[in-house]
Order: sequence, then structure tokens, then C-alpha cells
Amino acid sequence: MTDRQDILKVIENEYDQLSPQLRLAARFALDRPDRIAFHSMREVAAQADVLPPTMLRLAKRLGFNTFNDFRDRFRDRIAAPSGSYAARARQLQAREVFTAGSGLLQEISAADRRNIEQTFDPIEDSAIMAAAETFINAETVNIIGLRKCFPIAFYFHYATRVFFPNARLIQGQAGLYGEEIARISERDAVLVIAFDPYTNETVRAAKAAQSVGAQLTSITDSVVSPLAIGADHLFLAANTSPSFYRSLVGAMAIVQALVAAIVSKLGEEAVIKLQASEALLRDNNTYWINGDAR
Amino acid sequence: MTDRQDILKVIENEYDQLSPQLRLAARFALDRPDRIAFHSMREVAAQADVLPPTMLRLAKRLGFNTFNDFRDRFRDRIAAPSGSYAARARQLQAREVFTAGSGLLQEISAADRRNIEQTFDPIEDSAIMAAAETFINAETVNIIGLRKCFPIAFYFHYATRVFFPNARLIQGQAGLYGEEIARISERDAVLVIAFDPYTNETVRAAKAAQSVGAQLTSITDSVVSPLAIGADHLFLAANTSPSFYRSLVGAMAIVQALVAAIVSKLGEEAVIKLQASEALLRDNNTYWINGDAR
DNA sequence: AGGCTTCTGCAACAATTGAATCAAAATAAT
DNA sequence: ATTATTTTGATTCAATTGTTGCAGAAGCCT
Repeated sequence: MTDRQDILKVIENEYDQLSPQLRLAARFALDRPDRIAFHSMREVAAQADVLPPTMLRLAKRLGFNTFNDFRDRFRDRIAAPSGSYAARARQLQAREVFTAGSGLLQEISAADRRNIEQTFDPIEDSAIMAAAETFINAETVNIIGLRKCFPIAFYFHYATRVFFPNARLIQGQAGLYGEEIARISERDAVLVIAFDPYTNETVRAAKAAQSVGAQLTSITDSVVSPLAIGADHLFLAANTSPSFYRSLVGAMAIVQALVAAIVSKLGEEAVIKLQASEALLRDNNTYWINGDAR
Repeated sequence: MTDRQDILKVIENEYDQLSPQLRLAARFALDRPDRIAFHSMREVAAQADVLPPTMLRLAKRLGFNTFNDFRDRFRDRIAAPSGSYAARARQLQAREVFTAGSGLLQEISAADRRNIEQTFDPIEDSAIMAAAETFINAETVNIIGLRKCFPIAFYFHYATRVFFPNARLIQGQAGLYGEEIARISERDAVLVIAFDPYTNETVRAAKAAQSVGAQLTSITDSVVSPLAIGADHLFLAANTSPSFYRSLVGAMAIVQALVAAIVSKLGEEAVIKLQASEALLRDNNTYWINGDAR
């Protein structure tokens, strides 16, 4: 069938076998696909000098059940902001909705894949490299992510512990929060993570970092987030989810990328350090798959 | 006036002076401009959790006479740069080739999307529902994930704290690990998370859970993982990554799905509880986007 | 507290939308 | 030339759209 080729190709292929009126419609679709994407069937028909039903007939003739399905294909090819994958993701999503056998997992899977895509799409390699640089050059690395965002903060702290042995994972335990924040200095780098509703302490930490002139990297959910304002390096994590809770997957992917960038900047030497640390861990403290301790 | 700036910039500038409800709408427009471009006012409003008139009010507030004018600005910014089909095809192709200089981020993005896909692909809805059930029916919920997997464990504990107020997040602090494990009873449910190299304590916990006959749910990376053997409910998280560290994204997605399943099983009542808890959090402890504390 | 303004939710409206129906016209076949 | 078939045009319908007006809620000011 018409399957999933570019809709313009599909039209082109069928063109020869269309009736005169349908050709008029098809030709317009080929020439001005954007109009099809954005305007109503009637408007498009008028612009193409064709009756509205003819436009509908073209859609059906090409194998679509509804004019909206037809138009969606034009929208897909325009909206695809990131090459070919975006279109595929949308297709998957559409198909899943269509075959909707309740499918909670399918929805979650689709949503999280889109989250990752949307999170990474607008980010340049250079941006994450620049952020990585600030942590490498910092005297002390400070990390703040509370509540739901604590897993992200913890992961960064844990994954970079070998390179940044005196990094501070700020948790505000035992009421020491103010003091921990006060210790942030001008030569430090700060990583803050928070989503709406933004935990107050995290916002305070971000502001404190700015006021002393520390390098601030924010992972948050929107440009209007209080963490976004004035951040030196800003990464927006998509977080849609079919469930009650927003998804953390995008944020997790970003910190992992940040860690990867740091490792890559530190180069060979860092990898060796890491391997040594992992080996140690393996021997002493873990149940390893090749062993016989099972 | 709104002039001809990018509509997103316009929104961003006005954002501070908007009413709470309008901010919700504005926020959605900033987050998902594509939806505004392609969907009807009512659909958009529904997705943004806002009444249709609010969406219209936002448009008018920003100086547009009609919602269509507002939406056209979103369409403009993603619309085809005009030109014929051939011209655009060439352009698209050029862009793909150009961005095909696959940077680090693209690789990470692709890998994590695949991780999610592979993680969810073999799992049936019924399987995750069954696992969810064991936690709901348990006398006490025990959660063990150490080192790299601690973020996953913490997230589960945090996200379900409202339903399982006496859940135990086992961390082995202050050398109490053995005691914590010993308290697992037959009527409990246990969630263990570990990847190769499997932390010894986690493996011990899994075995302890099995030996007393508690319901064991494992999130791990392989069927031959020590956590996989004899687990009542097993979920394998894909974890490939172009970087040194294995990715946690798949595991994170799975726990989130597990939480979603629990919420869905608990039904309406759970959601109300959650909302109440979120509201409390919002009022007391957080910097919320609608406030004027900025 | 009271009175004022602003903001929010709801219901209803008229216009427009996609789609179905059916007759007229054109075309092809016999 | 007449029938049969497809293509085209016009009309209509039900659903959805953007929009309006109004009443209650919430916030602000003196």
C-alpha cells in the first residue's frame, strides 16, 4: 500500500493514473504541500481550483480513510524538526494509538522515546561540551537535585566521583542546607536539577550560585523555569508521560550525556581510572557474573 | 507590539505578567509549539490542562485578534521555506547529510531510544500489572538498589511514598544492612535493582527475599543475572551506551512504568491522594511558577 | 470588611469543517 | 446509438471549530 513513503512520492507515483480533476488536486498538493498541511480541505480546494469533495476523493483514492489522515502525512513531513527519526516516532505513536489495546506500556515507551528525542534535538554537541568544561575547571563541583530530582543529582555525583573526589552532593540533611549553599564559591561549578513545582531550596541554590559568580548549569523543564533564568548552561528535559508522574527519563539521559562529555574531555586517562575503580568494585564488593560464588 | 519576533520570544517576554491560568497555557505553547501549529484550540487546551477560552485569552492577551492569527505565527515558524517540491527535497537531504556528522549527542539519543524500545518490547501489560499487584498486597514494601542503581530505587520509594508509607528503602547505612535484610517477611514484597557487576548486598537481599518466600520483583540486565534466577517478576532493562557507563534510562523507564501500573491499579483514590500531596508540596516547600516570589 | 477589579469556569452561539448523498456530465464499450 | 461505467458537480448533514457573554471566585485596595 502507500505505506510509509514520503507522501509526495506516493502522489507522484499514482499521478499518471488519476482523472483530470484529481490531477489538478494532486498537482497542487505536490506544488504546495505546506498549504495542505495548514489549511482546511475547503480552503485548499479553493486554492487548487477544485471542488472540496475532489480533494477528499484524492485522499481516499490514495488509500486514506479520512482527509485528516491524508493531511497528517503532510504535517509529519513538515514538523519533523530532526531529520527522519522524528517522523518515524510520530508514525509509531499514531499506529499505537490506532491499535490501542489499552497498552499502557506502549504509551509509556512511545512517550519516553519522544522525550529523549525532544530533549536532545535542540542541543548542540558544543553546548554540552562547554558545560562539561565548567565542571572540569571548577575548584569544587556542587550538585543539587531534591525530591524527585534527587536520583539525577545522585547519579551525576556517583558517576563522576572518580574525577571530582571532593564534589558536594547537597541534600540539606540535618538542616545544614543554608551552610552548604553558603560554601559555594566563585571558582565552583554548580549543577542544579528541578522540575515544576520547583523545590524552593534548589531555586535558592541556583540564585546563590549566580550571585557569587559560580558557573551554573541547569537541567529543568522550561525556559521560564526559575532555574533557566541566567543559567550559564541550560538543558531542557522533556518530561511528558501518560501517567500521573512526569517522566525523568529525559533528565536522566541528559546527565548521562553530561557525564559522557566529561569523560570524553578528560580523555584516555579518565577511562583508565574508571576501569581501575570498577575492577576494585568487582573484586571486593560484588557478585560478578563470571565468578563461582553463585 | 508583538511585531515580527519569534512568537516564542514574545510569549517568554510577557510570561511574567500573565495570570496563573494564562501561564499554564503559555507554558504549553513554549514547550510544544508544534501542537499549537497543528491542532485545534480545543485539543490544545485539553492537552495543556486549560479551558478552551483560556487559550483564546492568551492569544488576545498577546495582541492577536483571533486564535487563528496566533496559531499562524506558530505555523510560520515551522512552515516550509516555500519553494517547489524538488527544491525542498534537496534541502532536506542536505540537512540530513550535514547533521549526519553524528556527534556524541546523536549517538546517545539514538542509543537511549533503542534502549527504551528494547526494554519495553518484550514486556506484556499483564506482567507489569502482576508485579504492581504484589506491592499493593504486600505488608511491607522493600526496595534495594545500591551504587549506580540507587537512583532507580530512590525514585520508586519516592514516587510510591504516598501509597506505601512504611516502605523500606534499604541502603545499609551505618552497617545495618544485615538487620534490614533480616526483617523481610513472607508477607512482604521486594524490589531489587542491579546491573553487572552486581553489588553483593543486592544479591544477598534477593536471596533472602526468596528464602523467606517474599514476592520478588527484579530489574536487571540479563536472564543470567543472579537477580533473575527465581524472581517472581523479572524485567530486563536494556543499557547500551556509546559512553563508558551503561545507560540507566531503560531501568528508569521501567520503574516509572511500574509506578504507573500501581497508580492505575489503585485507581481514582490514589490520584486524589497524589494530587493532595503535590498541592501540599507546592504550597509549602516549592517555588511555583505561578507565584510572585521571583 | 467592604467594594472593587481581575481572573476563571461554564454554557451557548454561529460559523466552518469533513463527509455522505445523489443527480448530471463525460467517457468507454458494445 | 445506446448502454454501462466512471467522473464531476451540487446539496446537505452532523460534528467540530472559534468565539462570546455571563456568573461565580479570587485577589487587591482603601
